[in-house]
Amino acid sequence: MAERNGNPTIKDVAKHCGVSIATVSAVLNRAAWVPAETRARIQQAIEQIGYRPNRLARSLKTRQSYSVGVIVSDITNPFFNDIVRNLSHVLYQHDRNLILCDSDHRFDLGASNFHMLLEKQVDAIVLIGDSVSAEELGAYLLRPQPVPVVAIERDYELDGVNKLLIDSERSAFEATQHLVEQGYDRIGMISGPQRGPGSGSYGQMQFERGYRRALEAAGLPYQDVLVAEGDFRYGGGQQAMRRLLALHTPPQAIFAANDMMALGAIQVAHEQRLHIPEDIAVVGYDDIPMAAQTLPPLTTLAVPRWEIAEAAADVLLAQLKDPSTHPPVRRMFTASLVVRASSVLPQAAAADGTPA
Amino acid sequence: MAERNGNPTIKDVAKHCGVSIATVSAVLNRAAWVPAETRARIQQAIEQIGYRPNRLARSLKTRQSYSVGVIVSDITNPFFNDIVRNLSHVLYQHDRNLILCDSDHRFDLGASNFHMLLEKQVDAIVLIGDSVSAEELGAYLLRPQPVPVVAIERDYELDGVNKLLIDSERSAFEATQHLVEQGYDRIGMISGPQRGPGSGSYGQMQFERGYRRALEAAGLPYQDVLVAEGDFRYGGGQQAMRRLLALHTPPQAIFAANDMMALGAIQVAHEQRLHIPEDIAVVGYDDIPMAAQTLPPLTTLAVPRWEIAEAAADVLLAQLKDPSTHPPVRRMFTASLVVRASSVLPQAAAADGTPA
DNA sequence: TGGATTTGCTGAAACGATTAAGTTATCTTT
DNA sequence: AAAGATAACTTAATCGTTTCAGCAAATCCA
Repeated sequence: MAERNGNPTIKDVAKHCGVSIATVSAVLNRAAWVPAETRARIQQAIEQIGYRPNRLARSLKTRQSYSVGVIVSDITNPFFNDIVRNLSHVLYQHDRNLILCDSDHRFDLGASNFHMLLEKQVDAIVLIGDSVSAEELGAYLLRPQPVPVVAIERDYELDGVNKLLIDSERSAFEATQHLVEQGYDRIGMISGPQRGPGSGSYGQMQFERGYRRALEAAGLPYQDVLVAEGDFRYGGGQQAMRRLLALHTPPQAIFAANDMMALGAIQVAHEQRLHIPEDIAVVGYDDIPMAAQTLPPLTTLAVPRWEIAEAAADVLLAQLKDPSTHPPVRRMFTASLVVRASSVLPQAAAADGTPA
Repeated sequence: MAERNGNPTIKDVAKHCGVSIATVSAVLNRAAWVPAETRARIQQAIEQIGYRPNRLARSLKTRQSYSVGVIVSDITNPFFNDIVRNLSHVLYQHDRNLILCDSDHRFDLGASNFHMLLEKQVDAIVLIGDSVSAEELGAYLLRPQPVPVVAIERDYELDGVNKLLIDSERSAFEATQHLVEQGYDRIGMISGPQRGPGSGSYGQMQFERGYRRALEAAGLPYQDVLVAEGDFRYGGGQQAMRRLLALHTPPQAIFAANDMMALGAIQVAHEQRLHIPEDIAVVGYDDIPMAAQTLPPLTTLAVPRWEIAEAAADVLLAQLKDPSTHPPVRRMFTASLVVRASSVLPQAAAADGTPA
């Protein structure tokens, strides 16, 4: 009666109801022609037998795997794993799964993952961070019918790939401008890594450009020594801060390229008995949950992560449905400044806070 | 000549070489009987056409999908995403992929993901944290031939599921004992959530048990008021710490159930002008990267995350190969105490540090 | 009443691989 | 030289679905 070996199949259901497998399939796919009575009978048999369709077989036939490949250069990065999380939720709502690969910042691994995903017939690919080299991706896109690809936080110079970027230049500009407005005129920056893993990620040069532009706009000089290289981690932020504070005339304000480094910088400031923001102001970037609760609370830029994940899913699904009418997009998202105590002098805050 | 529609298939390769698809398949699967000359000819055709096998089709036939389903209650949790990362690397080494679902602490989502994964014919399932209810999992395991399941950080009372646990009782015992040895006798604890999401995760009761046992062993009384409930986040640690410090006679030392809360607690201590560890000592749990670099560096317990991920993969692969000879395991991992400055009084450290 | 249409269903060919069971041609062995 | 073994393939079934073309019976229309 039942299956001899593995799970029950559509055949078992069909036999059990005395219909053909085509009819069962019609019920599964909600074909209109099946009368309610038959439909109910088959549904019941499905329940009873505990039948679940084999999606592999379905995918083979329909040429849609209903899974999306995701390659992320480091899932441990809070920004990236939040994106992955959001992405997984959005995709879930569209009955799709996410096959996750962590490329560990290595292009060889990334390339290998990329092809593995294609062999698994993913419907689309999402690249987060610096996971796949431009050459590899470029070569793939030359193929007759590549799957939709969206890159997050990486500005490939390739047509045919969707890019979702955060306007880091603008972010850096706003952060710096905010510090200028607060009256600081010696403003330093803790950047991300300038070369090696992570440096290919979109933000780096943009950050510096925005920072420079804001200084220029304020008539302040750009000074090389005020830019210290970090590694996006807490420890890197500390080291960079130590270098900056050791300068002959250290900066009075710091813009860090992410919150983790900003927190490291704050810790070093505390260590050296400096008060924030009186002695030195700090602005971060990311708005991680901790940022609101540190001492002092951290001024930072909030990135619209949910929107980015949603946009990624939207673009992919649209292109899957009809590639011809949905050309690749390049969308820029803007982070919004969240002003907290780490960059606003108490008296200034009071002056701003009370209506004139 | 080439494909008319999608990707080239094994048929295209066969036609191109004037052999049957069986021969091409034999080359792909490294069958011994194919002579070197033929093999080379076919390999070359594969290169030239750019053929890549369709793993979906392969899986359908071989009944091995070469993917492992992972459901995690919150990928944003640093402990969990590190496990996922490690798992993805171990699986990669065995030519397997990871289909990731984030259940967002919701059992309904978890259940839905669970079945979706099964329909996708995953070879095995990894459950991380509190992602799938015991009922759901139990019901599945009654089926004729369930896939191997390993649960990380969740002690299901079910045979047939592999459990990888961290000996939280022992960890809490060691942490508390360590504080006792440092001379503190009023030791408080910041626990995880006692009910609701997260409370089903293995550690909770165990933590308290270990804490209690260590107090007993030292002849110290257990006091309800010294245990404050947190939520595993920085902010929760701060709140718990504020409650503890507001006590009539506050604790002199704190064990927090994770590092994030410990850092929150430290911040509150600083805010109240308390010195660590002179006024109050703090021990965390997790050994996140930041812990080594905070002010002061945080004493904590390091969890063998890589080992756990490796064990998960090992168990799964072994059971896939031969289920009969590999009964479900329940393995306990132990965290190791990493002593840093947040719990050791300077003079004590000096006394310990200099040889007698 | 008789042809056209609709309703409800079935048969069989895909999808792209693997694989057991055949089929030659060539090489040993006696 | 006949029988058997081996090497180098091919044929065709199969995995579990979807889907299209077909088909009988019922219903409709004039």
